[in-house]
Amino acid sequence: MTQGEPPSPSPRSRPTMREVAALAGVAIKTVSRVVNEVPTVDPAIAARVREAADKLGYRPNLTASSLRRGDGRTATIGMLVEDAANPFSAALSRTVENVARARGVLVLVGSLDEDPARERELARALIDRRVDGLVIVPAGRDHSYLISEQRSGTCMVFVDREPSLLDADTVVSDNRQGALTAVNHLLKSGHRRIAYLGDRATISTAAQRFDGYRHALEVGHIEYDDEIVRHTGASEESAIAATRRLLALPNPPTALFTSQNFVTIGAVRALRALGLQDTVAHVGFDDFPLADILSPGISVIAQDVEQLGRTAAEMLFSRLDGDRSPTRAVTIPTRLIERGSGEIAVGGPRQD
Amino acid sequence: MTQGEPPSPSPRSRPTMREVAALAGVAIKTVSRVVNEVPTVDPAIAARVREAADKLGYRPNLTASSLRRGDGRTATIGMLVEDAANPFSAALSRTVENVARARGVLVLVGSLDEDPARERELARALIDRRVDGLVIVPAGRDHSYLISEQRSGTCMVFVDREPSLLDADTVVSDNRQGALTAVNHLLKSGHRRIAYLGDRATISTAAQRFDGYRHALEVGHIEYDDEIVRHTGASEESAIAATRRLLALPNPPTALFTSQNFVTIGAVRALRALGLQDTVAHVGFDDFPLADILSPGISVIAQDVEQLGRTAAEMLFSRLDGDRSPTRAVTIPTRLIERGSGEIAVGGPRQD
DNA sequence: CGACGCTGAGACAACGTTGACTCGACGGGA
DNA sequence: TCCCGTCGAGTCAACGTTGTCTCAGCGTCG
Repeated sequence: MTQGEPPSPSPRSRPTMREVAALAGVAIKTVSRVVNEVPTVDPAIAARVREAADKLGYRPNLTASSLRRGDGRTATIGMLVEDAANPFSAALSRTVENVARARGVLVLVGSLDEDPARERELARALIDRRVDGLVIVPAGRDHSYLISEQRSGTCMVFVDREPSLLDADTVVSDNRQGALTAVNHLLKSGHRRIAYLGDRATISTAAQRFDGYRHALEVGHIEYDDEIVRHTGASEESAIAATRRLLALPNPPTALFTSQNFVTIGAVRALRALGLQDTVAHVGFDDFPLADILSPGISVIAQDVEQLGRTAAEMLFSRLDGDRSPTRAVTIPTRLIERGSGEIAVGGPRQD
Repeated sequence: MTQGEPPSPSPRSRPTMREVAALAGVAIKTVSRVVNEVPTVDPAIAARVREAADKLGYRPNLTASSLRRGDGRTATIGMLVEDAANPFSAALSRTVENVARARGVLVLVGSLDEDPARERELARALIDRRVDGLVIVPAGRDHSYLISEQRSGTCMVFVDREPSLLDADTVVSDNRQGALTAVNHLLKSGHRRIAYLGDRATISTAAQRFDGYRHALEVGHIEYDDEIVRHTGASEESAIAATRRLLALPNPPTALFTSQNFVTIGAVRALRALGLQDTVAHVGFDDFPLADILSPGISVIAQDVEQLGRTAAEMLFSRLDGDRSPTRAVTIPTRLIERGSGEIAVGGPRQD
C-alpha cells in the first residue's frame, strides 16, 4: 500500500501577488493589472510579470478578489438537489453545470434527501460562501426563510417543485398534464380500474400528478376508489410492497400508474416477481435508463430534464445579469413514450 | 408565465458585522466573537448581538473569514469526475459529499468528459477558489501540472484512476483482478473464445482490465486473438456496432467480457437485438441499475463505489488534518455477481 | 520654448473578517 | 487601603486583492 514520498515536503504557503511583484520588480497593482489583462501595461513589463508568476507557480486568489471587487461575485453558484446520486438529480445538475461552465461559473452541489432542515442548513452554507445564486429542488414546504436572502440580493430559481411562501422564479414539468396523459392512455386501452402509486402526497410534484390522475378519472366518468390509491415513499421497497398488496386485492386493478421513478421501478420488480408484467398495464412518470430494454418495455411520461435544467440555469443567469422583471413560472411539457407496458389491454397481453 | 413582483425590490447589499455591531451598540470584534461562539462574552450582550443579527438577516461571510483566518480554509473541496450525470460518477461524488458533510464541508463538482484540457482548467478554477483539497478522477495522462499546487499545500487524492508523473494518494478498484475473475468465470463454463470489448486503451482502468483479460487467457492456455478484441470508446453506440461486428465474424466468440459500464449496456442491447442474449455468455465490469431485472440478468464484476469514494474522502481529510506520511495507493476489491448472463454454457442456454 | 494632455505605473485605502494586543473595571489578598 | 490579577470588551492591523487617485515622464502643439 505504501508508495512514495510525503506529498508536500515543504508546505510553504501559496505565493501571492506581493511575491510576484517583488520578483518582477514592480508594484503589486501592476501584477494585478497583468493578471486581469488590463491592456495599459507595457508589454515588456507584462512579460516579466508573467514570467515571475509562472516561476513561483502563482495562482490568483478568487476569494480575495471577489471580496474586494465591486460586484462581489464569486463565479460560483449553488445547487440543491434531492440526491446527487439519483439519475434525475444527476442529469439536472449536469445540465446546470453545462450552462454555468459556458460562463466560467462553478457549481456547489448539495443533496437534501427530502429533509427540510437539511435544505435550510445547506442553503445557508451556500449563502455563507457567497454563491452568486441558487438553483433549488426544494425538500421543504416553507421557504420564507429565504425572503431575507432574496432581499439581500441572492438570486434563486426553483426547479421541479415550486417554492412555498416565497415568490421566486420556478421551472417545473407539467406534472398534472403528464399524469392526465398517462391515465388517459390507459383508459384508451379499455382499463377502468387504474391504480395510483406515488410518492408522499406532501411533495408538490406528487400532489400534482395525483391531481392529474383524479382529473382523468373524473373526465372518463370512472369512480374514484381510495382502495387502489397508495401514497408510499419514493423507495423501491415500499413500492414493491404496495404493488403486491394492490394486486392481492379481491378486485385488483388492471392497470398501474406510478408517479415517480423509484416507485415505477419497484412496481416493475413486483409485477415481474408475480409474473404479471404482461397482464397488468403500467405507465410510469419519469423515464429511466434501460426502460426500453425490459420486456415489455416500460411506457413512461418522460420529463425533459435537460430543458428543465437549462431553463432554470438560464433564468438564474439572466437575473444575475440584472434582469429585474417580475418572477416567472415556466412549465416544461412532458411526453408519452409507448414501449409496451402501457399498451397492454384489459386482462392480458396486447392482442393486435 | 408571468407571476409576481420583481424578486428584489430593494437590492440593498448584505448586512455586515459592522452593521450588526452598530445596531447592537458593540464593537465589530464582539459580533465576531458571538458569531464564532467564543465563550468569553457576556450572555446579555451576546443575546443583544444575536437579536440584532437576526433582525438584519445577517449571515457571516465565509470568504472574508477564510481570507483572514490563519489556516485559510474555505470548508470547500473540489471534485472532478468524468461526467456528473453518469451513475458511477454520481454515486462517487455523493459518497464524497457524505463524508464532507459530516465535517461541514461543501463540494464543488466538475465534469471532465474525458478531456485533459478541461481537467487542467477545472483543477485551476478550483484552486483559484482556494478549495481545501481535491478529489480527482483524472481524464489526462500527465499530472505534472499539479506538482506546484501540491507543493503549495493543496491536498489531492486520485480515485478510480492513478495519476501520471505525480506522486499523490490514490484509491482504485482492483481492475486487473476483477477482469481476471470475470474471464476465469467464463473459462469455467467452458468458453474458449472470449471476446474483449472495452473503453479506449489509453484510459488506465481500461488498460488494467485488458491486462487482466490477457493474463486470464494466458493462465488458461488460450491463444490471444486480436480479432475478437475491440478497444472502442465508452459509448453505447460504438459498443453496439462493435458487438455486432464481433458476432458476425466467421468464427464468432461464444462469450463476451465488456470492461466498462456503457460498453456493457451497448453489448446487452446488441445481443438482444440479435436474439443472442441466451446464447452468448456475457460478463461486464461495473454494475448498473436494473442489471438484475433483465433476462437473463447480467453478471458483472461490481465495484465498491461507496468504499472507493469514502476511502478517497477520508484520505483527503486526514491529509487536511495534518497527516504528512508518505502517499498511499489503496486498492479496493471487486466482486463477481452471478445473474445468469455469465453462466451461459458454450453454445446455448445454461443446461443445469 | 513652455504648457498641457496623455500614458503607464505606483500609493493608498478598503472589501469583511479575525489574531494579537490593549485597556478599563472589578475583586481579593496583604 | 492599595496593588495586582483576571475578565471582558475594544483597537488596530492584516489576509490578498482591486478601485481610485496621484504622479512622473514624454510627446505635442501653439
